[in-house]
Amino acid sequence: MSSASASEPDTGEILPDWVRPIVKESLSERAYRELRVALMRGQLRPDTRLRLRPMSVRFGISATPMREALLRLVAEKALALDARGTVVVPRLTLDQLLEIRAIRTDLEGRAAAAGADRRATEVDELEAIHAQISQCHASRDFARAVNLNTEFHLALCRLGQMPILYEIVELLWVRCGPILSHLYDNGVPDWEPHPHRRIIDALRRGNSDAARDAVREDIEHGGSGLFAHVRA
Amino acid sequence: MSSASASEPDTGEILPDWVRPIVKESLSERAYRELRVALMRGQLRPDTRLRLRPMSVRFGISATPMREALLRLVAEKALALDARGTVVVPRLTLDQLLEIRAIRTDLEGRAAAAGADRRATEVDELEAIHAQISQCHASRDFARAVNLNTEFHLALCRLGQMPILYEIVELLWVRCGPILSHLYDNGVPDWEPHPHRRIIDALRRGNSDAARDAVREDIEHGGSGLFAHVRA
DNA sequence: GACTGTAATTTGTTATAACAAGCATCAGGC
DNA sequence: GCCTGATGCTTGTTATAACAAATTACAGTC
Repeated sequence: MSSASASEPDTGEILPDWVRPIVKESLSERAYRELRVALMRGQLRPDTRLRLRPMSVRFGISATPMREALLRLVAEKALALDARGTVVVPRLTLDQLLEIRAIRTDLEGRAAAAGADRRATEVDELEAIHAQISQCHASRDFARAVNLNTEFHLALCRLGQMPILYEIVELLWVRCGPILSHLYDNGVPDWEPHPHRRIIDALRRGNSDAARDAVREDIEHGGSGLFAHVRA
Repeated sequence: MSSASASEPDTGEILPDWVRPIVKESLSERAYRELRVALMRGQLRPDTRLRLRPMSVRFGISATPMREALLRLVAEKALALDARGTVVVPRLTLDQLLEIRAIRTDLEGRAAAAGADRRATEVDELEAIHAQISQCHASRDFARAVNLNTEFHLALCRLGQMPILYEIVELLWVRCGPILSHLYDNGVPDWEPHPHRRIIDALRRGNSDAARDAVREDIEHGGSGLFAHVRA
């Protein structure tokens, strides 16, 4: 047909850059993605129930793709099912929060170590994010600081060039999303130097062990404000 | 009502053991579970396409729950979607296999360390599994040895009492399922003592560092037979 | 024979309806 | 007042059909 086929077209001619595969995003995909960022941004409170039909009218789609989007997030443990089968925003338990921190220590630590021999320009992105975080702390804009902190850790993980690890860590952050807004409830710990800085410096020196240790310290000593919002 | 309610019934009477919550397993859940164990047991070869309607007739259910089961496994990355949107058994790349091993080193290592102060009876289960593995090696029953090896590692992870970590590790094993049957293609490495034994001994001594190291060695030096069946 | 255009089949996607189970509301009786 | 029972509504689950896109099969043409 006239449309560009994926497998080698007729001519050996090189295609212009603007010829790229059409991305067809299904309705369920769109709902899924929207809900996911809402979760990560802390816009859905724990114990909120996401009933199927009300949700589908809110998204302007039918029940089938809506159910698909919700169940996908349930499969990722970003959402949960209550006894009735209704989708609900889960409330982390203390044990779960501690476990997530332990796993993050291992995985983010490994990603940082793996990213220690990266080009300087890639570390610049981290530097820029941390600069914005400091700025937010100064101006007391904690809501934005929370999201930037998340972005810092995820960008750090991307540096490790380990897609599977990244995906796991991202899921852990999504699971913490609903309580992340309380990250700085206990105030901002005024450690000197900030662990983020120690991470960045270690990366620039190419010292993978130091990077791993700095990540561990950042995870272990931060986030104390979250403990007030977990169960048991 | 007449049915046993979950929250404390009228009387303070202790309920007999045989009174247990009714488990209503949906059709999609059943299909999901069946496909999952088939995957973990290596009964689905990479690149196999699982088309929606043929699958649903094979399971004797309609398209909706079938699609739900398939997409749930896709969400867990145990299955994948090709360009057309057809569900397909993924073929691991070399990078993915290496990454999975690295992640398993961290997580299974942590689980082993956390399980080092467990009751002796729980370690006995590991001992029993490993005994069966040795037996299978002796009798050249490699197909069973593969499944037992998987069970050994998962049982070890359960010892750590970290549900989130366990679930992540289990997913990694499911992803390797389709090529796991080739675990011993290069023969059984006749190391002495077997890393499993070192793991068990370390657990019995309550030495978490030794347990972690033994796990690392088991993961790093085992599974060389898999590399022949990954891409790139 | 190789290529091309068309028809038929199969594919994933979405909407809709039927179903059963659960919950809430409210009237009625003690 | 409090409990009981019925009714109606809302919930998740499943089946089915309509749709569009893509692939396949096949015949016609050069």
